[in-house]
Amino acid sequence: MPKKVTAQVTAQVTAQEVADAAGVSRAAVSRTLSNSGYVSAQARNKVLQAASALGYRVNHLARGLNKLRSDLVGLVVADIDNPFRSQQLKDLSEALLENQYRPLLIPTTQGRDSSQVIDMLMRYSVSGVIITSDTPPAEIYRNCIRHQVPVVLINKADQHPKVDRVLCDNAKGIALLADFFRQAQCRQVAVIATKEGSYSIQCRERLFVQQMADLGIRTSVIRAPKHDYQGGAMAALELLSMPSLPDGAFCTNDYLALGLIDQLKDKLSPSRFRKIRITGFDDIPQASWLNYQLTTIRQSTRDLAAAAVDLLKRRIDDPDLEGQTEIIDVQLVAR
Amino acid sequence: MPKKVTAQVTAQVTAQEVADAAGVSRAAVSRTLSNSGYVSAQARNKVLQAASALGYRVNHLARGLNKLRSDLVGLVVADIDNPFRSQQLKDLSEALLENQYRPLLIPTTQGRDSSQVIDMLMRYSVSGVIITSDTPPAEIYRNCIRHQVPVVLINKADQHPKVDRVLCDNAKGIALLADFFRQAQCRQVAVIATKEGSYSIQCRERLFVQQMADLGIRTSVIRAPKHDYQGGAMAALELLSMPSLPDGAFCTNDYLALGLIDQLKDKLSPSRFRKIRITGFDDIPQASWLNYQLTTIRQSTRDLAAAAVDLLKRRIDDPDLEGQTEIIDVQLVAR
DNA sequence: TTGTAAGCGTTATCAA
DNA sequence: TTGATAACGCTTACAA
Repeated sequence: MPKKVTAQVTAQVTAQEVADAAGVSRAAVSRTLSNSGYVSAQARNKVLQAASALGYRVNHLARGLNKLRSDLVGLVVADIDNPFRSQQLKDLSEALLENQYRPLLIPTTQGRDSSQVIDMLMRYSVSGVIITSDTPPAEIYRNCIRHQVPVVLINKADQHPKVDRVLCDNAKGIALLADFFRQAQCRQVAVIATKEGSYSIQCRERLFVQQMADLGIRTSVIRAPKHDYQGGAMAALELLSMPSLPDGAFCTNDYLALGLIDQLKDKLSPSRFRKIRITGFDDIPQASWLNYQLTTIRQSTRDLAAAAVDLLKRRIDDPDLEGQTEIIDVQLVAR
Repeated sequence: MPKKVTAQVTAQVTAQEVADAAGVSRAAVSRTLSNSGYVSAQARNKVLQAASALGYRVNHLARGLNKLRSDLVGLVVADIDNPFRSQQLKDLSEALLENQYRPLLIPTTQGRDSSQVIDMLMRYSVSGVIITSDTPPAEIYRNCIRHQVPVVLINKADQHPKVDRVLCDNAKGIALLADFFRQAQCRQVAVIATKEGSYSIQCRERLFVQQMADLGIRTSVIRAPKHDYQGGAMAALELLSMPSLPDGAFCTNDYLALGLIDQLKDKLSPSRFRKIRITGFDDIPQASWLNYQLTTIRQSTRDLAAAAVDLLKRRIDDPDLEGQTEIIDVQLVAR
């Protein structure tokens, strides 16, 4: 009599116990709870009832082991503290949860060896990976692909036939900003970029300089050491030392703009400060703060997250899909 | 001939393959790689060599299934976008990684049913849970304890004989601030708290009011609708409508202070603004920005994270430990 | 439509 | 010190 009602110490309810309670086989329980295969309505009901009565929860470790794929999704993120990134992280993790995936958070720093990251991902048989990290993620996604793990890149230049990408519409955003500077009748606009820019930063700098040239507006590029508040503040000092003060400043992201604004306000009289039109990109929460009132380009991190998870899901269902690129719409927020 | 060298499709290397290559049993491989049980130096070396040659990685799903405990740790966080929280999240996830745990990120919102959270945690046999969420986490941690899952609470009031807590030293911080206002010879200090405060907010409000009373300084409490920038801005309006303008304002956290400052600067002349001493609590990055230069109390999120993970580790090793409370030191940052 | 049984990759037990 | 072997809890052919 192979009746094995091992009363677990951990009070962990197993599919077998549910099966026993419902008077069906363990297989029927599995079929019911994973919505696969044939189950009669009657059996189904009995299972569902027994399951909820016993407080049964599918063990995802076991399921993952069996299917060779867990529903964990690696979330490779750098610079978590950075207003734009933390927004993104929030929306991404929520989008994953809504789609029955679970975010396995992997913070990366410049220093950390990327092979460790790959290791972690593989050890958990993640069913996908979303990368927003700035560090060249090539090594990471190549390895993922070797292991048949779907990858989605967010705001990255890298192209690969088997990875999907989500990009915000930098071209449209820059066009809107260029038009803004044109309407404001600016003559000379400083472009605040960074020494080692991320894809977005570089792309925006290039597009902007080009468009301004088309409009016959002069630009001069200032490269801050880092793309954050301090970087913006330092760029401001450089801007102030220019032979003639520009009447416009385009910061390749909002974070830079905040530092720039504060530094300029600190060093210039209110009237001279007001003569400089400043814009950013991203529309982080701070851009709307009273002290900044920054004109910028909004890219919805929610849409971004939704698109990323959607692409991931599609590729999980069909791993042989061609790599797609989804462009997220942007709007001008004039303040 | 039970030779089973199933060349995996996914190129997933198994312990069996390593064992075969090393000419030992699967058990020996396991013992070597988990540092448990007896293995001769010779066998050990052969295993290690074969493992690295084949690129073997322990399957943590299988390990977790077997041990009834994964090395995943639930990170229950609310309000990810919020400068202080995202710092905390960053440091926590890094601390977990350093200790060979993996953060399973679980964002919570006021609305979300906490039973879903518990579900997720249980389904993955997490070996612990760290909660920083503001929503009353009682239901979550009670369930965790029922399932023998160690819990660490960060900056939460809740007491329970089996959960550990990490708290920042609010009492010391408030004492430092009280002294600051005394030295500045303030007569009337506004206290900016919130309607439904988190533990920290409430605790700070109470302590501060009490200490100021001891020093004979008048206080009046203003409750903002939310503890964020907007909340601070709204509190400022209320402050401005007071019969006599206070000469000090203590914000129960920095985030509120930023909104307060901006709103006051906007509505008051520079000279009148300067007459009000403003302080915050937490020392978020923005506190040091040029526009704010906020005097505040620094609590190190790194220390906090380190303490939390340490407590967790200890309790995982010995689940029957009494609940401990670790207090994190704070300093005054005068700006 | 159902149940049996064979894995999934580990670790733990126990006899050798 | 070693190596079978039995779990861990689930999914899924396959047979009934």
